[in-house]
Amino acid sequence: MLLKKTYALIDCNNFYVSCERVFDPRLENRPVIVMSNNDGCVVARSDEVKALGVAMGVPVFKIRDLIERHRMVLYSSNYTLYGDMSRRVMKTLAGFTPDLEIYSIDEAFLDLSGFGYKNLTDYGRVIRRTVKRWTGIPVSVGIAPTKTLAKIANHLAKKSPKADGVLDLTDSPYLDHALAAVGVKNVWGVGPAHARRLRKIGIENALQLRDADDRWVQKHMSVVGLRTVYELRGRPCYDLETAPAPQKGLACSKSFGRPVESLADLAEAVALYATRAAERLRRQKLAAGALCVFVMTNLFSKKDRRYFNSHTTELPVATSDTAELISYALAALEKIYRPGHKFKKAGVICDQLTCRNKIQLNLFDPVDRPRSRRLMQTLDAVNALYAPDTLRYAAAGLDRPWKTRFEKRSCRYTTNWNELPRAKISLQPS
DNA sequence: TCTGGGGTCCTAGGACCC
DNA sequence: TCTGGGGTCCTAGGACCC
Repeated sequence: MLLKKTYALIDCNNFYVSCERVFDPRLENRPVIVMSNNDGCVVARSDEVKALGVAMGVPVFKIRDLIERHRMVLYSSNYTLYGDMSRRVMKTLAGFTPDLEIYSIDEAFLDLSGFGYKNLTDYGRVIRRTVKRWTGIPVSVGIAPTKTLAKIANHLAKKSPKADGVLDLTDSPYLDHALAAVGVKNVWGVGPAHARRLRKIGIENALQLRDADDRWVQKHMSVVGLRTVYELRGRPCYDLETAPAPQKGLACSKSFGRPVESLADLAEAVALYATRAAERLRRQKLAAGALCVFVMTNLFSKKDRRYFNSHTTELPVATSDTAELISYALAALEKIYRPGHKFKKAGVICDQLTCRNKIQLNLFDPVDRPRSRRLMQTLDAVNALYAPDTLRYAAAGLDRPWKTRFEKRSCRYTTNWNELPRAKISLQPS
């Protein structure tokens, strides 16, 4: 007899907005938006903004009127801050159980199987209260016998005022009722394409999906869809992944602040992205066996000609050396560059990642590997000691007129001594 | 004027081999 | 007249996640 499983999903509410609010309490109860890179899209919304009908991912320029009318507060994304706040939240959660899976920047699964708690809802409340007190971030807690059901419990915990942020669906007499209240597109694993297809055959909510025909699901949604259905029935298909699987690819790409036409500007951008990719490879002790470079024009533009192209280079020896990756990247760029286009985005993708210590050497390798490694270690050490980019390759440019916009970024309150928050205290007689 | 970035997995179909 | 069958590997594309 298998022991019954119990999973909790802890999800930070409006995470990026909540991070901004921790350091500026005046934002409480006000409509707040955090924008994507380049200040392009809406990626986080406060409840006030959601109530006004602003959807996730809409372009900011399309809701300018709404923003002004409701005096919404806008922020550029500040990933340094969000990353550090995430670490604090996860560290707090780790205090509750060693069986923790950090699922994303703002979500974690906890395995509560066999904890023997009589009242899991109370335990959820303790978690919620502790995270709020220690980090300032509000979270919701969903508890259930599978991860997919825990996701649903969490979704409802956020929406229902009665739940007050915590919902336990294990052995719940209201389970069917709860599933019927969740639209099929809100089920974990069902995206827009499958939701459309399901709706066509009359499946609108999670309850109907749970009771769907297995063969139909397998045929149209593959085994992945079938697992989702099993999980809705309470049969776990996904266990906690406490040790993350080794990464397979690593991408570095960004839209430009303004269109780029010359090969010289494009080359600077590609060299910079190759630099960033190399830094991330080294930080994770990885090396890339292949390198792909792509460029593209604005795919939304109706008046300009569209162009997309990419080129992949198989590297003779897997590497994380910045200079080497830059030189391959620039050679690839020359192959795919076409003059006369307004480029909007470029990127570098590293593939066939291997652990740095398991690199297959090549007899005819022209590079002095030990020397390259020492050089990169020195470069990283200098940049860590002083500031990022203190030492850098000239190919990546200095002015970078094409660089991504971040016009409304808040301070890096928790990771930079020069940007610590200031508090003013006035003592008044009581 | 203005539309993000970084990942994973599965499947079908072609290439290739014997 | 009549032109195999079955296995493996790789890749592109499509779906999903945050």
